Amino acid sequence: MTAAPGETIAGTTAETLAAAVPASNEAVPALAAAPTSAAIARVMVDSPVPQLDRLFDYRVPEELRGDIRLGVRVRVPLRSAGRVADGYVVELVDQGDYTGVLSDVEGLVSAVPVLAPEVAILARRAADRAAGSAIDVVRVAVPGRQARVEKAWLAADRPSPLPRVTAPTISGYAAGRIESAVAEGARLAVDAIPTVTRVVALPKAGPSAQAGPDTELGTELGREVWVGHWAVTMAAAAAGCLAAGKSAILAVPDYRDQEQLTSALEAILPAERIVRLDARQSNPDRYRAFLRCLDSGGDQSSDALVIVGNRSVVYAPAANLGLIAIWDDGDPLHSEPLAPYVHTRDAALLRQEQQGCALLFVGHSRSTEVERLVEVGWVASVSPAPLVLPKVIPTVQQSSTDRLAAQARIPSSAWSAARTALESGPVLVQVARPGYAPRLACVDCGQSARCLRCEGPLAQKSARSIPACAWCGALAADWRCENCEGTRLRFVGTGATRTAEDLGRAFPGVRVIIADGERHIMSIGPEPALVIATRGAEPVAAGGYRAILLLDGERMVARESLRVAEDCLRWWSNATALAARGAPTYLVGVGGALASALSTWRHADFARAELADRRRLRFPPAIRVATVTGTLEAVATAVAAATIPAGSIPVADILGPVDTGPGTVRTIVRFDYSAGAEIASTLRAEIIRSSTNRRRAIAAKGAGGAATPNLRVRFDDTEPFLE
DNA sequence: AGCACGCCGACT
DNA sequence: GTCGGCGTGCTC
Repeated sequence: MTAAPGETIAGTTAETLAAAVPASNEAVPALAAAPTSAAIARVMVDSPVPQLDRLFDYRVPEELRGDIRLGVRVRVPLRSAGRVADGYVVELVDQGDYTGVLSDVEGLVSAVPVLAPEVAILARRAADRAAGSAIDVVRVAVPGRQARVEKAWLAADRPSPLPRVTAPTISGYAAGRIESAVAEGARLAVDAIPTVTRVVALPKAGPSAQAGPDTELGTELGREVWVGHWAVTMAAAAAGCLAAGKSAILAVPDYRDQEQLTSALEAILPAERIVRLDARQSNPDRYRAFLRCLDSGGDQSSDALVIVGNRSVVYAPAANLGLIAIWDDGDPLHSEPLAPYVHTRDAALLRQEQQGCALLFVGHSRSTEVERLVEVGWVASVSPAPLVLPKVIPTVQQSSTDRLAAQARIPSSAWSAARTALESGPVLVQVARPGYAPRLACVDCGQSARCLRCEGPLAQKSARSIPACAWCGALAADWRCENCEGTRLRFVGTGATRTAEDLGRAFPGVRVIIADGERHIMSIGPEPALVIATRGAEPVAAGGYRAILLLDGERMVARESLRVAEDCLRWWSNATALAARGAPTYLVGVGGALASALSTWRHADFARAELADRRRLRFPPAIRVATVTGTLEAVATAVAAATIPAGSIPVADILGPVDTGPGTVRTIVRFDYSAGAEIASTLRAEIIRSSTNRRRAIAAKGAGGAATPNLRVRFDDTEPFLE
């Protein structure tokens, strides 16, 4: 089965825009580009106002002809608004289609062409799909200018070709399967191999920066690091891409994944070939890295780079792009919190189509979104060959005979496995929550304790600390129960710190390590230790953990979200993959489909069943949704406009409206993927229309202060769907 | 956003 | 007679 990409995936067509700019993968050398002789610059204006989300034509004055290139930042007048705005030159033409009198480009902000043509197209398409502004996407894509960094970059000479790249073979899959997919620009969902691997990350490249992962040379000069096998797979795929002269973009959800991936890359690639581009960098570092990416845009295939970073890295400039690979696309960190909320996965799908590069979704578990793409035939599924199955043992909670085991909520079978494993190496215990006691309650009446100031829940960070509010941080020193006037508190639930304390007592003499959101521990050695980690914060152990205990499963499953099952399986799978070969993982207190999905390691089957459920309920991602919020009137008009189909088949249904505040409502529109483009453009038109009327609404609401638009639209947000 | 254009009440 | 109220519309 083949899906029509425009309808099934992107929901937009970019033909009109694509025709106006250089074709995809055509060389757009950063500095080699000839300055324009063109008379007219078409500019994307940097303004949050939706009605300015289109190109404006400006005359290029003679004195700027030598500087204005495609992608440079300029200052342009908006005369009717009586001000100058920043913008990007997106097209250069001799003849514009605007018939009125043109203003002049007022000045050049910088000579660096920061908005690569392929990124401008991508921003437009991504914005169209999300009923948002292209400039909002560009703000995510292009880091802020740093004048000093830019000056250094412009002054630097970049003559010598980068060191050569030799790609290692990708092991653990059918021979050549992933390599050929990368070469052909195919789209794959790759089941990662659930083990850890040792790599030798080379230090800053010497003249002979070319060594395999296990060479003696590497061992002597390099740093030995254990990483998830997925990182080695992704790095090897990227190296293959580079060897073929094309750049690769690798997107990971967070810094700990990035650390592993970088180590895997450093083991097989010269340092000059690797660019890190992520949100944790300082502004100058980030801009410096971004400018390095621009250097890879030349027609010199020897300039190809691998660009590693978090979600916004999918927009990195890379004209000769051969691969986008996304690790763990189900992680919520891949979801962009800034308008128009374009998910990394969706941006990558659009970019893959646009530039014809390969696209890999690599993960231990499978998101329902990727499963849908597999089912419609847009993405092919690849599993390890031979299969690698971790040893997972689900244990329904049972009262342990051992008092200490019971205290630590651990069934006896898991308890004795942990005891044995601790003789030879580290044991991982995954818990749901950080701190000591995540909640507190009144001893006398049992009601959960609330902050006297803000009504937030009270929690305790360590055994001896004073209880404090989880929301406002206020110490609850003089707490008194609102219900019964009681003054004594008791613990409810167990956090990582308390689990660590309990286990430390049970295994005297064993080193206990806590890893959570505050205590960042990336990796640990092979020595025996009890590692208590909150989900997602598990360090990688050298050689893998000798046993893994997944506690608090019941609590995790109880979370209210459409994605609970998917999320739990993802958390557990990612931890399970840190086990040594053959080492047991105990899933405590959870049975049923989730437990069997983890123990059989049949993630595709689980995702298929999950997606089938969503299809039955018409929940995302089986269908798409648009959350429309704003004033009653604006929402009603917009929803009506969006759901009257131009054709005759009703493709959308409506949930709501529900009140979300004084005079504001929320309505959810559900529709098939095939209706996405039309609904997005209709809603976009409504946003623009209502934006011109906004003063009326604000005046009606009185001096509210915050300038809330009276219509907001967000696509594919699953938050409102609770089961 | 910000500014100009435009059509109705109390002022020198 | 007109100064200015802010509703409406536009920004190349």
